[in-house]
Amino acid sequence: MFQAPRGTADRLPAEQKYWRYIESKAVALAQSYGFGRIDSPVFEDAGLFVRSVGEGTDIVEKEMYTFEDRGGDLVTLRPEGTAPVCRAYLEHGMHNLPQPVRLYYFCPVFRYERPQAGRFRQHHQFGVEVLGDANPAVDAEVIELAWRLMHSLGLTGIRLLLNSIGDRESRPQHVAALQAYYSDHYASLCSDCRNRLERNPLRLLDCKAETCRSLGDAAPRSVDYLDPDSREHWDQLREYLAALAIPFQVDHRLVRGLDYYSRTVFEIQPAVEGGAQSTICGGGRYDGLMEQLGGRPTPGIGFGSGLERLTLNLKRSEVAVPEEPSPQYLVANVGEAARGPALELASRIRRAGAGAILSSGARALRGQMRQANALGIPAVAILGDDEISRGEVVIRDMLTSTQETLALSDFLEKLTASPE
RNA sequence: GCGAGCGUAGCCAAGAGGCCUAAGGCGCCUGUCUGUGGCACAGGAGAUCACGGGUUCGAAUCCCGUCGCUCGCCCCA
Repeated sequence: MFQAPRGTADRLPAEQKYWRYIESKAVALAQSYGFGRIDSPVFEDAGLFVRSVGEGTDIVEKEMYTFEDRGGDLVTLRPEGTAPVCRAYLEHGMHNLPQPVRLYYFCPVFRYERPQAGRFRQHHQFGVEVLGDANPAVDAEVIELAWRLMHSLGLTGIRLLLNSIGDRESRPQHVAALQAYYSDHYASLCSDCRNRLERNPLRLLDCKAETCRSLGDAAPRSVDYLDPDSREHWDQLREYLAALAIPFQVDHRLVRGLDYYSRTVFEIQPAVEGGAQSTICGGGRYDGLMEQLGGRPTPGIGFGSGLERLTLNLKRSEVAVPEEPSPQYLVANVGEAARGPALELASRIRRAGAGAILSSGARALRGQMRQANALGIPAVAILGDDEISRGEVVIRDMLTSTQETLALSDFLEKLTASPE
């Protein structure tokens, strides 16, 4: 037997209501901020991601699905959402549109990872990007959108973590300061951190080991290395967020794994954490990215949010999610002769706008009623030889257990008059 | 990529070397109820016990490998 590839999953009908729910909330919210939808290809030139995400990052080093196609082009299954949007901005000359350009997307994302709860090889993201405006008010707007999305979904008790990691000039200074600081405390570092010290010093801030943690509290902070403009940006952003009454926690340990981030970075996490994969939304500013991709300097900021993780949290916090709409009628039919008329009646009900399931007439009426009950269908239309010969139909209300016999024409007229 | 746990029908699950041609529950189908659901009762279908190899007279049960899931590391949504 075949099974779905590791780290991928089928999304069965029972799961769909969560996705529709998230999509409808996200779309409504994004539209209210003036965002337009963009869909980009599932695969891109491999160079796009190497250039944007960064050569030394885990994503590029060991997680990309990259392959040569039959024509010899090196292509990569999209490992994140921002770079393709920036590519599209440049390719279509969107700098000629009124700035900033606001785009949102839903897309599958591919990373060759070891699957776990909340972590897959194919997952799906909702994301937004604002391109062409460096003002911290835009940061505040984007963060507000993310924050409100979580709340409109019914996810409460979440926390917003915020940091500023400076720009390409200030970051190396911060890293150097970190290395100096941790070198002084080398003896009390855990073995992992001793290794990280050279390779990825920012990661030491994240270490869960007790001693490293307390060291992290006093470690050099990126916000103390900001250039004056970034400093100003940082101060204003916090003011704006306060004015919007969005509670945030400054987290000096928050560093993100994609190279293109500058200045603002943020994450949203559920308060009750289940496992390590708890971030449900992450993003930040990337003012240098467009240049990296060969465009003129264009600031940008955005976030991505994982639909699988959002769904996981909706279930964990038992949010009531609306059911998918189901048909109003089941058309039961008794006897071979009723099959044709039943097929026709079901079709007419649908054209009247109500939705109908044609029951399997191979079953006894009893079985067809059971089917209606099991499917939660509120009304059954019953057609048998008697009804057909008289041009009638029995309509049974499954909720009140009452039924009436109507002329077929009257029933259809009523339907059209009051479509659900 | 590294470390750990787990894997019995669609789902939950008993079982710990022969009593397993694998219990029970949910769900599905049928009947009791000749054209009327939910409840109850009865019956039925559905499992090469994840896959492959090994040990043994004998393996769902022990060993090894593979695959998958879960947890931690790493990283991220």
